[in-house]
Amino acid sequence: MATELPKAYDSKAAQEKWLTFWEGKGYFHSEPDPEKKKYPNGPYTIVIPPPNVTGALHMGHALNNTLQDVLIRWKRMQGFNALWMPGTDHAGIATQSVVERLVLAQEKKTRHDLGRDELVKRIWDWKDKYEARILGQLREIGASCDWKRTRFTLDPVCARAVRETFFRMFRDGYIYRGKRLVNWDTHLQTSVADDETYTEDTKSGFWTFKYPVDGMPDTFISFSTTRPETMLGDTAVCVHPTDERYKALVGKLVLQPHTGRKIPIIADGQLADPELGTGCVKVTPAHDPNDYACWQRHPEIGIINILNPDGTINEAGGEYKGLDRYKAREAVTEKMKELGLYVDKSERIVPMPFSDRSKTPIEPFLSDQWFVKMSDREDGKPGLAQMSMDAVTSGKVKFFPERYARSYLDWLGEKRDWCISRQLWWGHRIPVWSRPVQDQDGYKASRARFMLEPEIRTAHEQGRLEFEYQGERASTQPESRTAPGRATAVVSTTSNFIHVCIAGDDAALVSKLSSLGFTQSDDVLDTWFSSALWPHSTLGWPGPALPEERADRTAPDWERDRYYYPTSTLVTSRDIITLWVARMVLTGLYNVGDIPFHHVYITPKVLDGFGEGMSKTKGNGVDPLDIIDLYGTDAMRYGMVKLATETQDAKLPVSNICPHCGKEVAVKQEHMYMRTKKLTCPECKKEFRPGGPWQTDDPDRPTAKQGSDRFEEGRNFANKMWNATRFLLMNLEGYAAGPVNIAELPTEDRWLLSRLATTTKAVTAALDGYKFSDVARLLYDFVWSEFCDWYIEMSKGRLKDAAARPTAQRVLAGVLDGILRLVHPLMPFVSESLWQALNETAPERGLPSPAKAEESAAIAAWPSYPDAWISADVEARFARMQELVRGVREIRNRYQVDDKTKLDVAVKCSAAVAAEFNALAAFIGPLAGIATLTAGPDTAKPKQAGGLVKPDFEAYVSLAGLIDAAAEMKRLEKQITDKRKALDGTRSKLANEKFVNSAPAEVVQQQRDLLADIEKQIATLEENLKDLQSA
RNA sequence: GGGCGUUUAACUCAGCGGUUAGAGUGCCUCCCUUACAAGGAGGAAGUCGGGGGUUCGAGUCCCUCAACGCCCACCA
Repeated sequence: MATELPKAYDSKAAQEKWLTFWEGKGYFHSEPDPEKKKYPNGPYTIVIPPPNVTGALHMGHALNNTLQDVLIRWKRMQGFNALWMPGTDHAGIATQSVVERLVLAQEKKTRHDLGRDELVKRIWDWKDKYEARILGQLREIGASCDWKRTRFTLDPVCARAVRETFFRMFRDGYIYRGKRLVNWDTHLQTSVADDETYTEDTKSGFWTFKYPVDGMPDTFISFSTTRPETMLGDTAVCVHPTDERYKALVGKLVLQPHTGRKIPIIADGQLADPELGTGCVKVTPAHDPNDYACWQRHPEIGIINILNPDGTINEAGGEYKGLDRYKAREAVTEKMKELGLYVDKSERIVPMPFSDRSKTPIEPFLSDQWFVKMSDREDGKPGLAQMSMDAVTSGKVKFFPERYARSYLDWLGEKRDWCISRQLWWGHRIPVWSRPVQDQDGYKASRARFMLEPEIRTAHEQGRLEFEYQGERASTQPESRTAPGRATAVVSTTSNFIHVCIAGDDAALVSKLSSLGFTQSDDVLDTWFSSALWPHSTLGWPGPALPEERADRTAPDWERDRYYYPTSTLVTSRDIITLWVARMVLTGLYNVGDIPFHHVYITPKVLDGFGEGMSKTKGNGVDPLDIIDLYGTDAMRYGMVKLATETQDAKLPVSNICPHCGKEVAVKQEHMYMRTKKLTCPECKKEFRPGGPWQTDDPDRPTAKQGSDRFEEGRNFANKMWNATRFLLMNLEGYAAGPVNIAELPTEDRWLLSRLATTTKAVTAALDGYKFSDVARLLYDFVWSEFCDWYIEMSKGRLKDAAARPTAQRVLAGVLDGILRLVHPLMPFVSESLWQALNETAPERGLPSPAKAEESAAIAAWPSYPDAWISADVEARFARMQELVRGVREIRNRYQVDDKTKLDVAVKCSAAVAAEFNALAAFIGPLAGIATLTAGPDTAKPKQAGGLVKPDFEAYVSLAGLIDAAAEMKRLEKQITDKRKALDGTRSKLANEKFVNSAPAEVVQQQRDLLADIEKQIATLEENLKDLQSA
């Protein structure tokens, strides 16, 4: 006799047990198999979107990684060589600022106090801790990653790929030095990222001035500004092209009085708004993002930087040089007053950007940065952006859902150059060494001298070293196109450099460069530069394996691991389609010459219960580990799969589980957003802190876990399968594996197998189309409604019948076997538990012929059943039987009948049931289990069992008084009215010639059948009503 | 400002041109029946956001209005 399972599924016990088991067996490790010896289907590869090492897993990760695991487990079962590459991302800004904040809070030190090396060391410590935590959490959700291949975007393998890519792009002229407006913190003298700034509404002056038009005495053009000092850097004034007031002035020059420069009046529809202010704006490209963009459209106007890094005016400001920008503001305004060019001043509230860290106002500041050129090439061939677009428009890379291809194409279509340098310390340092051009005769002489160095020349000849000089190499920089004559000088303190890039790590070359006065850039690369390489860098590109790779890892080796490239599917969220997906395609095509993945599946977004996105700053996150703890990992995964629908983002309302008494306390919106730090349980009146992503514990009160009933379905489903298996194991005594002949099976078996085959097909198709929610629904319906509610119930009688028992056992075991396979990708723990239990008692099972089951569900073959099993006829007949049984049950329930005679009367009075009953009378016989289905609560008592199967219709009418005749008549009348409505609708449809002519034949036939059906139903209802009335 | 999406039962969501619109949860009634009370059986509950249109036929397609959400740009 089989070991008996406990009564309920214990998710916690299963989780650790099977994780250890799977890992011990090495199921998740993949080795290339180019000869297709072991895996004729070839590889199926997913690279994980590497989570940041900044913190813990959140609900988005849970969703994203569950779906990846579903795919990878499914493909593994389908016989693909499945590889899921795990890893983490160093996430430059995010990680550095987290650690900086920590250091500041704990030691009151800034990064400058620590110094670069020390700060970087602290961040590595942080990374080691949080990487371990995140990977541990991933493992806990059941992620079947090939952990031996775990990578980090800063590890040597990835660093090598970064260096190689940078070098190649530099060599090929795709990487260039250019200028960009950054958020400048004049206090800390550093640039800050957009998300390290905040805007505050600030009271500010709003001045209006006028410039005299050159050559037209008494003609002025007036404009308004909140920053008068930037007039020193004006290079144009701008009006709207359709503005009649200024049309005649466009193309004329005006005098910039402080500097004496003459600047043009230009027309630009994007910058000037004729409705606003005077309709005319001053243009200061170096100190305003909009003006900067305008300059890019009109490069001939020139660009002038007037600020020093400390916020004082530089030499471009002439007599104002050295003044603080706010002092300069007053002085500049004063001068305009003196000249009679001041019009007026008002007060205005303007949003002003501030630096998070110094709390001082941000200055847009022109600085030198490195860029990747995205535009088309001068030789007419597609550039990087175009190549990446072509990969999608040609269909080589497909998006699911399709509409997201549009975001991708729109964004790449702008072909905006990619700024890849960041003024940070945490990241891949830019592999460029620079030195100012020292010689009077400029770059050419400088280069000639440089090339006289033997090491340098040799390295260059061998293609290990490349250098560039501003302006000589191909550049899209507008300044190189500045129109002669008109031009204001380009003022930059850093223009005249020789920049040298070397391939790979070459200590000798570096030291040579150093001796020649070259220093390496302080900047690091944009995080996305290294994550862009993720699909090929993690596979060891450009190869071969690095010697320093630890022995206990599988050292990635491009020669060998190229096998996995292109990867199969990328699963990610829509907000990084541009930042990440587009750039992976780009670098994949550029480095490898092939797309990085065939499919991109974009996941829905998990919203809070109030429809807003979850974020750390809002404090409305939900911890997946809370969910796992309360409902189990299988339930969490099922819930995630269920909400992964095609179009919808999903709201996830949560409640706080009181840590004292377990009462569920509803969450109000204000409880999130970190406003409410304390709640009182309405049940036990004790205090607790609401759940959420709190950084630390509150010593005074425990933190609630967050629950959500959206996970109950999955938990209950796991338990249902657990108990179905438990039932089977209790009834397997005498089980003998053997083939079944479908043609000889009773109706319910044929129905079940038809449903199993249909479901299997549908599930496989849904997975193929990334319709995850459908997968969950199909399985739930089949397992719960069809297998448990109907088939198992009907099998109970047969299991007691010695003749029918062996077949029933085989079908039960065979179908359960299929169910466990189908469910495994979604709910690996419960399915593995049951698989193992079943293996003990029925190791040989399967339909139509048994075979020895695999040792683990994780490597069991994905099922597929013959189409011939699918029988519309059997399914239709069974469906009518179900209707009948439901009808009987309804009567039984409605009248609470436990007496056969009374019940039979009630049945007669329920028209639908009576009609079905007659129609099915001939069919009921062979359904061995029907008695169980229609019996009441006391089935166990033999005298009642089966009492309803063959009703004696003649006896009813006279007994009608036993039921509530008035209520029943009312009900019947309502039913008749409803049916007549339906009848009218159908009739008018069929009377309509256009319908009959233009609708598909089967639809018309459907309507005819329906009409006949309704007519019959009405007739029966009316007859019953009459019977009832006369009784 | 541009783009995308959503609006169907009390809640969370399916349904995307053709029977009398579904599920889970919640609610009501009955039942601790030897797989499962994390369960079984049944029931009540919806003018499918408003308004137009296309069609023989519209939650389903088109237009429009409204509300909500997301992404991007921007706020002299």
